[in-house]
Amino acid sequence: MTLRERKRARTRQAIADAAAQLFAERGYDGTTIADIAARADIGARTFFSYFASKEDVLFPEGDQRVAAALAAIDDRRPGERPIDVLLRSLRDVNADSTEMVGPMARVRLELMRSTPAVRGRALQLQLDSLAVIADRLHEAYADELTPVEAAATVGAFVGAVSASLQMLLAEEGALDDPATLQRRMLEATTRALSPAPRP
Amino acid sequence: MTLRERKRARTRQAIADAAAQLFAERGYDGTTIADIAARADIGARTFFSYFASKEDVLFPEGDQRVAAALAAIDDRRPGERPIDVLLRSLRDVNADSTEMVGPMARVRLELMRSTPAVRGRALQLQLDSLAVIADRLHEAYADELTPVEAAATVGAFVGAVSASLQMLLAEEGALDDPATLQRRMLEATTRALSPAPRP
DNA sequence: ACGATAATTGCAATGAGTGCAGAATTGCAA
DNA sequence: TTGCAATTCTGCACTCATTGCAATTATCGT
Repeated sequence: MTLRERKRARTRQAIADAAAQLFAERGYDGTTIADIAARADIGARTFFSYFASKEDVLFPEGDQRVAAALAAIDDRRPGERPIDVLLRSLRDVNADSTEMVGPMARVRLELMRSTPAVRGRALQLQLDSLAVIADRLHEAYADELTPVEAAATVGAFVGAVSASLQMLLAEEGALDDPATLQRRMLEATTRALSPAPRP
Repeated sequence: MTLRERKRARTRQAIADAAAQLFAERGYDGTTIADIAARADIGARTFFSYFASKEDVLFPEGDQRVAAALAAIDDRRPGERPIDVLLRSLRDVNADSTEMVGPMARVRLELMRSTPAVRGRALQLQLDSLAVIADRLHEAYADELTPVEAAATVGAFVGAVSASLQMLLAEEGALDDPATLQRRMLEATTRALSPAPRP
């Protein structure tokens, strides 16, 4: 890795850290790009050569759940239903998750609850991920699922995950016990997607 | 209805119409609030006493699918599973839908595809609707579903609907045949949410 | 017709985001 | 090491959404 790349990565991290601190201190709306740039010790204009928007600074890394879903699809077992593959990926990622740990993640979850702009951006990213996963699912189950059905399946999965997460996060102090949070999310999601058969 | 109210409704409609025209002509980003206000013949400042933001002008009416879902929950039959209640609401609303008709709706769907800001806002509204429906579903099935499970169920439903819709809308000329579009969406959604039982 | 209430509007200000041009840095080859 | 090319950084000026404020105007209820 060249000096240029190292430096760039360091600056990117510095901006993300500065933003996380400031958002925690003064809230999202109470923090300006100028504030972030000042604390990261860069020109305000430079911020936009690292992140396209103020919301984006909250999502500096790709979503590891996407990677987990893709991996789960590739590792599918014979006869395993599409929806079960996706549910398995959720168990896998929960096992060693850093998704909800770290100061940035904490602030992000809090802001998703409180700030519409952040929630909107998160949903947007989610939708983009969804398309990627649906593509892969359709390839894997080309005989059984049309592209639209693959999208619907992934949509159901992602929708169930985020809706239950939303609900759980609305509870006060939910962030204090990430393990329980994830377990409850997994249970609700599984149950919603594997309903009891019709009587 | 008083003169005041009538006038207000008329102005609101004028703004929405002006916006729909302009968005169609020049695109979303190419249209400013000032443009809209000018065509609707109001002061630019006044726009914001009718709509909170530029995105909101695209969603002037409430989502009738929400109403349909609530009605379906209230009309549930004994033994009907929660997910089937929601699927039934989809069939009901498709029967007499005006959701995808009219110039505004057409423009809205096109902009949802092309403009991130609009898509984000649509998702945001969807999430809000989701909470309302989940509440009602939990009340109706208080014995069987926890609030989190109700949210997960509705999330799966809404996610499947919008993901399949997204995929269908990506096809060129999809908007030319709303009836087929809705039928295909219903089929994919139903299949995603009622998977074949495990072998 | 008259004071109370609500709506409209212009003005000024804040803050996000963008294009541009010049200065500073880094990479690479002679 | 030196010098040129590619890449980054930064300030400046500009557009636009959005908001607070205060003056003005329209509508309401009596």
